[in-house]
Amino acid sequence: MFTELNSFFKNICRFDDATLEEIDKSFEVRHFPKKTQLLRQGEICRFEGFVVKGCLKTYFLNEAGHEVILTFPIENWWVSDIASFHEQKPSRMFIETLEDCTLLFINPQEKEYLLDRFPKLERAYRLMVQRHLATYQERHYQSIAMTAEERYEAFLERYPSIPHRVPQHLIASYLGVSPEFLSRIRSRKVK
Amino acid sequence: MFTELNSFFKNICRFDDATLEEIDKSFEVRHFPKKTQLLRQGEICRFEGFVVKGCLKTYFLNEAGHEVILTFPIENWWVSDIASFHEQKPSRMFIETLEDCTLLFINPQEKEYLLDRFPKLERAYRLMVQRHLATYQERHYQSIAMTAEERYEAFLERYPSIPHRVPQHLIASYLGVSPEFLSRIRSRKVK
DNA sequence: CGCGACGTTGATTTGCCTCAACGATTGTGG
DNA sequence: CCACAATCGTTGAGGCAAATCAACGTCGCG
Repeated sequence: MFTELNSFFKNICRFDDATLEEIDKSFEVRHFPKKTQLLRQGEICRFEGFVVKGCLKTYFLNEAGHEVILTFPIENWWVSDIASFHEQKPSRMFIETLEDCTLLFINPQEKEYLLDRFPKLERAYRLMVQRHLATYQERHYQSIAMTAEERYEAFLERYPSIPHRVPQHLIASYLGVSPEFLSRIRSRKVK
Repeated sequence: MFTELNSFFKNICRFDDATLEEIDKSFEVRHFPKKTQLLRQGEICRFEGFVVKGCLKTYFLNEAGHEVILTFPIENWWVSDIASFHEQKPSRMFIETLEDCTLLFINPQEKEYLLDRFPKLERAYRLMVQRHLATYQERHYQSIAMTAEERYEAFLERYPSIPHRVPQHLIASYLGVSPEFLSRIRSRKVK
């Protein structure tokens, strides 16, 4: 029984326990050691993963070959390239574990089957996508309306646990600044 | 009969004509003159609008009181604050017409009713949200990985019709640069 | 006509990047 | 268990992209 995943669906759709158990059957528990690549640019994303334990990064490579971090999925978040997964087209994204991870994987066929069998699930997935959307909207606003220093403050407030788990230069990439500059921001703050 | 809206649903769900007509009944045709505010910061968004005709802007205000443009919804796009609409919580967003507009509005209760009656519609809406998500993801990447000039080129390519319809300083705001700087980019290009 | 909205141009400033050098810490093979 | 490499964070110097401030020309419109 996948307690955390059940909670996710239960909160949204009020399924009974028997249904939740049925849903569980479409997911597969997968363990990945740190630094495993789950998706590479050019591949088609064949999973949606629910993070039971661990921390990952999703990122693009820019022309200079540098990582541009999009998200740090952690416990109780979903990780996938949603567009690639649904349209079965090549992804531009990389997904990689930063820690040893336990994920619940579902593949496109199983998801199709689930949605067919439990149409109410569409709602849960729509909400999942909506949350991702709200996240990106907020970050877009921040990237235009706030300085790097303010974005860093906002990040600390919203994801207090991540700075302890993730190297600083990856956080710099997430914030859209150079590692050197994030270091300077932090040293200014100490005063 | 709302031809464009029907196409949107039909492409995704293959409804028959009788069903499409049923769906139409939940939408209301609304006309708005230019410069009408449909949503203000602090209000709860009570509509999802399908743009039949016209052009709008969605934006935030930053601390300095300047507009930060998020999108320019035009024909065959949806306009709403999705998060505010679904969770019935106050929005941080403004929505305003830039031209005289014809929209098809649906309110939360009607949408609830529709989804209850035609669960397959959940899929259409999920896809709508996914498209918005993909858009924001792309813009986020652009804002970090590309210069203002490259973003402007990408904008022209993707939305060739908008520059003719929208004042230049709003496009600057959309791109995240000052009006002066967009002017300089354009003058450099002429050479 | 006169006003406001809009776009352009110049001068100056600033936020952030790049390059480079240097400690500190962690990891790994011998 | 040590030696050495790799990874990571910090600091300094210099440079560039883009913001800000200010002035001015143009157009549409009441």
